Amino acid sequence: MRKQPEKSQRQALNLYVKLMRATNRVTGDIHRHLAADKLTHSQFAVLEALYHLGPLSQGELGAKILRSNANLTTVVDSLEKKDLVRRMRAPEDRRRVTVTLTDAGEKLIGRVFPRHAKIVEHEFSVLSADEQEQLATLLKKLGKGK
Amino acid sequence: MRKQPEKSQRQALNLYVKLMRATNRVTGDIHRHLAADKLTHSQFAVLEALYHLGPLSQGELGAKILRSNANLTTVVDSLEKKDLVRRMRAPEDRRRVTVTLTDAGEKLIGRVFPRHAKIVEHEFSVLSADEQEQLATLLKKLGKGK
DNA sequence: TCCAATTATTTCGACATCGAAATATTTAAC
DNA sequence: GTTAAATATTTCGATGTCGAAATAATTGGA
Repeated sequence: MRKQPEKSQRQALNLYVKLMRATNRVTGDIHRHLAADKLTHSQFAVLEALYHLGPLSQGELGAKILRSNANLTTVVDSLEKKDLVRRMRAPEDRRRVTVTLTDAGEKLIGRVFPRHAKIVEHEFSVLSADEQEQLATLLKKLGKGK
Repeated sequence: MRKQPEKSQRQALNLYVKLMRATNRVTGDIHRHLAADKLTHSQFAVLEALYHLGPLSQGELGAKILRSNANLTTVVDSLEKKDLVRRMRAPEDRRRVTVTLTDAGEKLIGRVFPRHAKIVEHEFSVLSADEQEQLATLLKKLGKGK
């Protein structure tokens, strides 16, 4: 006997490749559409978070979009340069920087988000609603780890 | 009626977030382990491809590891600098560059790969064998797109 | 045979990202 | 109240990545 370990490793390695391929395809397609509006994934993700959740600190944004605090500075810098967001030191805790959408930012994300949603919907439309539910359950477990 | 489109978009958007979180966790953990041997994902992927498939051209490697040709130049550069691979113009078609493992490269990947396999196995061990099979099927569909 | 189109790699310029160190501010312990 | 530790952001230096243009080599007509 004693073949199990190898088999389970092979299965995991194949799964890893498939996870990468799937992610790669989905993010690649989304990237192309966001690039049409000169937005990176992170920039879009920040605008979207502010759009749906209201003003947030950079730390909160970083946690939300899975990027480092250092990177958040850069992302917010570039959004601020394009006048899509505004920075304000939080008066109740001056270590924090509260980021808010400008009118232009609100307008842009209001236009881009619905299209983004359609594209994501399309990406996953190779799977039935049931399959999507299954996938969600499995990915949730995987995302938590142990 | 007319609520379906919104629901299916919400499902897809949630799924997208879960896919990113799961991928992020898995690659993050793997990254930390590869970094211990001063290897990036791409460098490791190249070594691994050569190890299991034998000498390949850069174009073939790029397709394998899902990176651009431009990037392959850089990745192979750095592996060559560390004396882990060797470049040779293919004599039968001198446009192509054949990449081969050196003895040092073979030794390194022979040592690192088994550990990598164990880590990947561990990453996915939150899922049962059955669940992994399900996930593989779903990701395969998703990776192909339509 | 010669030339145009194709293919493989490299170079170039740009940018996203990270980790570590630096800075600013708040909180908690004494 | 003062000071040490914790927290939030920024700066710095480094690296991985891409797309487009440049270069080199091959192939398929005419």
